[in-house]
Amino acid sequence: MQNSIVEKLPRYEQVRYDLQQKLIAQIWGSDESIPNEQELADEYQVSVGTIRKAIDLLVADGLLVKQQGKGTFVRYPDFSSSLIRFFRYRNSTGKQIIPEGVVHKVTYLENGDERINGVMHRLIQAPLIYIERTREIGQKVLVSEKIWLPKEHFFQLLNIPLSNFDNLLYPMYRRECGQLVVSAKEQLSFLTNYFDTYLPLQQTESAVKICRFAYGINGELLEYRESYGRASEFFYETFIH
Amino acid sequence: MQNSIVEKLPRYEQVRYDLQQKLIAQIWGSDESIPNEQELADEYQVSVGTIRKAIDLLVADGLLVKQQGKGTFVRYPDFSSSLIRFFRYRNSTGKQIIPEGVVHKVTYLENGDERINGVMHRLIQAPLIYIERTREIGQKVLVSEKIWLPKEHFFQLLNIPLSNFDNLLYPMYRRECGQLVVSAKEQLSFLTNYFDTYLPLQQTESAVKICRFAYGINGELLEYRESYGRASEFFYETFIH
DNA sequence: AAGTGGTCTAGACCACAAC
DNA sequence: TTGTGGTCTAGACCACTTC
Repeated sequence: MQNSIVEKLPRYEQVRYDLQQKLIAQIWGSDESIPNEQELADEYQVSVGTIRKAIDLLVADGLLVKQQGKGTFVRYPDFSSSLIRFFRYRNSTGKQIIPEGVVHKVTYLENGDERINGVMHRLIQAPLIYIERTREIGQKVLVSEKIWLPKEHFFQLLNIPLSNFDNLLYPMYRRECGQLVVSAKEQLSFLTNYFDTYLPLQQTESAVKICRFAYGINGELLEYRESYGRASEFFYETFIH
Repeated sequence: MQNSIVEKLPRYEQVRYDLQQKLIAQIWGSDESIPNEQELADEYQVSVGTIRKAIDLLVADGLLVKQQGKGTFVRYPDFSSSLIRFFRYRNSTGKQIIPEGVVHKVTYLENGDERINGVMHRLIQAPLIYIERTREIGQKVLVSEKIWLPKEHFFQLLNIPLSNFDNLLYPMYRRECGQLVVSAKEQLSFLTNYFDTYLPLQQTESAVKICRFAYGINGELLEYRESYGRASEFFYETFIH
């Protein structure tokens, strides 16, 4: 709270910021209730209304959920609206299947990558970690992913054996590296003549390319990811407003 | 306010609903200031805080904007995030060009259309208005659109000559039919072998199909629209969270 | 100086959940 | 019954805009 950065901000923004820091530091576990509004009001020496406003902001951010009569709970974002979840796959009974994430390669690019550091707005030679990953159903590759991470935030991943990588990466980022992804930008385009080691396409087959920029709680870019899949298998739904 | 539908709702929801109705009825013009918070509090016989909460909801909905020191203003949604605005077209200098909407046909389907009434969850034979429209740059067709509207809400359009249709349809819906579109759902998929009278594609060319369901302020379905464009010209960007 | 929205308080009472 | 968040009030003072 005594941070000079936040000194001129409204009290509810200061409270919000402090609660946010505690959420990153995992003071409270997932799906665990945080202190009630009166306790927080006493702790921060503000009125309950001010606490409510701070909490409402974090709820709007998807970091907290409120349940009347029970309490306010931690809820880390799940990216359920991510485009890459929209590749349609169903089993023989018509049910949607959730693909398995498989990490094939994790390497350290000491001198970075010019193109990638460019799109990430970093210094050309800034070191990167590079990951190749697929999403599969059975043995069939649904999506091929190339992932680049700033080495300074994710060096811990280099010591983890491939077989120990989780199905989902974002919870791993948080657990192993203390990096919490809370928002992202995704760009979708359509490619012809795409070749990928992991994703065999017919000569005439088209691909969907999704570029994702994933951001941390303070808006810093944590990850750049390119995902490729079959255009014919893609179906995307979005809500405007 | 004395509407039975809203009797059990919180005061701020009742106020919100009433203000919403006034916005639809165009009590205040676009970009005109609505009464200040104290005046509204007096009018509705609630405290200023309750008025603020109602207004904040309408701001979150994109129907109002607040400006400190000036007032609160009407701001009808503009659908700037619509997928179909993401067909990439640039002129020779690299600037993005805004396509022109051209209405080619407006017809009355007295007995509806089985497939369309199905996806719109209406009775199979419910009457529809059908519109064919393109979005063009110069003489080049960028997007071909098929639009279906419930006849009961849009019959006024049948009396308007094609040449009098505006570049944008939603402001027309509001002006001519009193129907305000505030939200939408869009579904994107890729097609091969698509044929369209207005959009000539090469034999091997792929198309993007966007199905839009547009909703009114009370959540009722006002429009179903299918838009088709060239896959190679499509670029979509979205923000998650 | 006057008017607007922005922040903040210190309470009251209600509705829901758990024991 | 107790504790939680949900609603609502009636003010105070601040910050920005306009005149």
